[in-house]
Amino acid sequence: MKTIKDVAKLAGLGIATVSRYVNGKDYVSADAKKKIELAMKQLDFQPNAVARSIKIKKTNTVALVLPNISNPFFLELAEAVETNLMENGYKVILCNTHEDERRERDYIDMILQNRVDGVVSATGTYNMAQRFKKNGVPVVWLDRFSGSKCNKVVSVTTDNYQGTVEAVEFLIKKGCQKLLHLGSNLGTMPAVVRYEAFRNVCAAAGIDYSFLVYKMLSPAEIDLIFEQGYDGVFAWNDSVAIKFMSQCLMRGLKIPEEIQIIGFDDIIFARDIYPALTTVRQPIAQLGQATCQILIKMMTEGEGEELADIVLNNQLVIRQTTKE
Amino acid sequence: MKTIKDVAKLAGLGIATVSRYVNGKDYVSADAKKKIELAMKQLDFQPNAVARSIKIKKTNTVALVLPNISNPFFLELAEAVETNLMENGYKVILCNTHEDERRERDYIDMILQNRVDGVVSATGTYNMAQRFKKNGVPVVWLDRFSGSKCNKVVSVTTDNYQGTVEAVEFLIKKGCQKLLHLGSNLGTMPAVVRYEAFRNVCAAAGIDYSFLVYKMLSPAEIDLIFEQGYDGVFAWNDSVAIKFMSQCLMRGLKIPEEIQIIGFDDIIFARDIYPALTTVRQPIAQLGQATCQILIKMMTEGEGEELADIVLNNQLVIRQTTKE
DNA sequence: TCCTAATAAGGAAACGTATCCATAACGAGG
DNA sequence: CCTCGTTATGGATACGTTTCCTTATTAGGA
Repeated sequence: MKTIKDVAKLAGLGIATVSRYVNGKDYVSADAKKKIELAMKQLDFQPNAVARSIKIKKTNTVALVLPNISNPFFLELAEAVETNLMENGYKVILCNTHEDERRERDYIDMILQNRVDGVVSATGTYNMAQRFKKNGVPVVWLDRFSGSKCNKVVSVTTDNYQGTVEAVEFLIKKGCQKLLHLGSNLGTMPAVVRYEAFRNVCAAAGIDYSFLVYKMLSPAEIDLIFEQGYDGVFAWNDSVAIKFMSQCLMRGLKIPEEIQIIGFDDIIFARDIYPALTTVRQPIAQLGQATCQILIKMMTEGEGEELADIVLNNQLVIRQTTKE
Repeated sequence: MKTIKDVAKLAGLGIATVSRYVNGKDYVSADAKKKIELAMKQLDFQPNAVARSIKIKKTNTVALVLPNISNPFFLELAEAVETNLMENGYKVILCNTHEDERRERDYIDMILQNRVDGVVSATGTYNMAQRFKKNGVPVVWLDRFSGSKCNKVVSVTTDNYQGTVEAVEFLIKKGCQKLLHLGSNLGTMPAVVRYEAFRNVCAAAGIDYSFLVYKMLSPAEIDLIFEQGYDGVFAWNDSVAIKFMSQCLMRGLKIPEEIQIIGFDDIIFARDIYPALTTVRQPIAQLGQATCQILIKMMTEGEGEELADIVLNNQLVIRQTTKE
């Protein structure tokens, strides 16, 4: 590929002048401008961002670390973040850890070696944050976090507790007597908080409740669940809710007459299936926007020591899996 | 961050020696190795990949261009590609064009400027391929393409025609008399081929059929569809199939007794909803693997002129939205 | 003892850019 | 006529690596 030198030679000018033109600063005469534009077009010149980065010590790159993108929620989050970042001139490199420790370590090294300007992580791993901080790389934790105040990392999350309370109270208000929480076996923040909120609300209302990790259950085990006669289910995310829903329907259970279900996230399919899923909507677009805004600030103005914890509100979206 | 110079100084050696150690080539004495390892650990040294790239003229980066990741199919594809690439030491930068031309142009420039080693594109835009080829950047088109032979770009796709034929013939075999194809308004290759195959099969069987772009329809327009009394639907992808399914269920139509539905892709939710969707499965993992394999070959061995068109087979997965 | 090959290490150039600094032309103001 | 600020340009250096080339040491074979 062509370099700035080729352009300079063809335009009959020095490389410094061409560089100034490309960056649009300092003096360049109208005459020189024309010559350079022509030469650039003739050579299909593209300034080498790699060389530029090494000089200005800025790569205009951020790493987006996700635990697994097979969850549509993270996908939508990724999309929101990528769009925002791109519009601000940053490129994003995708790091999908698959919830795997070795992979995560590899990614951390890779990210450090590539001198990204910042990191958005939805994994909430303590070691990772430490490692980046130590090397002066701004990090913001998205959606998952394990208590930012003590770890000193900026975070953007939603109010999982409040969202869950709304959902569970709604189930109770709609007459549920025996509640089931379909949770996650991962000790990540949002899952833990949602379980805690679920438990507290149930206990306060004196409602019978259970907790279950709904993942890789055998048909026999699933049968067992249905023998319990739950009339209300709060799932820790929509994917799980949808899976459970189809088990209900398959067994001929009427939703919401016999069993009511609420999910979490409001992924696209929550609206598109039948019956449409009542769920706690996380404001994905705002999550993405807030994350990028704060990260960009950290990358350009330097990391202010004033740590922010942005917490957005969730909203219960009532559809057809709960009674009117 | 620390540089190789810092390491050299601390270890009491020259930078050339450190560089050789880091790259693991040429002679480095056991004594020197120890000193360097110690110094590296003390400084938490991470070799600067940017500086390295500019010297060796290789970034170990590939751009993954997607039209929109809100379609779960592309997401799963992205995941497969990213995983494969990562395991081979490449990082991927995510380019989500949102099917938007301006954005696509911006991305092309960005990709060129960042001197990526290769591009995987699922947009199948002619101009883009030309632009990359002209600059000597290997490209492989994934899933979407518009006739690779004439455009001279390597492609990895599935046999959309065969997959569709299987699906439509299955519907007819199961007794459908009046078929509807829910298609795409985008003139992209897979959509076009699927429609063509649908038409041909229907025509050959002498079956009544219609075509419809199912997107942003008003409730009144949807009502109109149902007045037509279709008893079989072939949707160009699973998302559309699922949306249509819930319209059927909402109207009390029995699936598959009164109306049978087949989708395309076999996204995760096809299996998780009720009734589970009969669909044409695209072998996503193999798509990703084949794509990476061929791209890596192009990146390392140079672009052989022997253009490949890899076409994988689709498989009809029979579930509950078609009759037994 | 001398020559050669293998091992080891460092100096210096180069990758493509941004930027500091020097230089120059030129009008304006004294 | 001199000085000065503005506009315009290019040479040289630096960013952090890799790698070529040179030099030094050592061991082994003749």
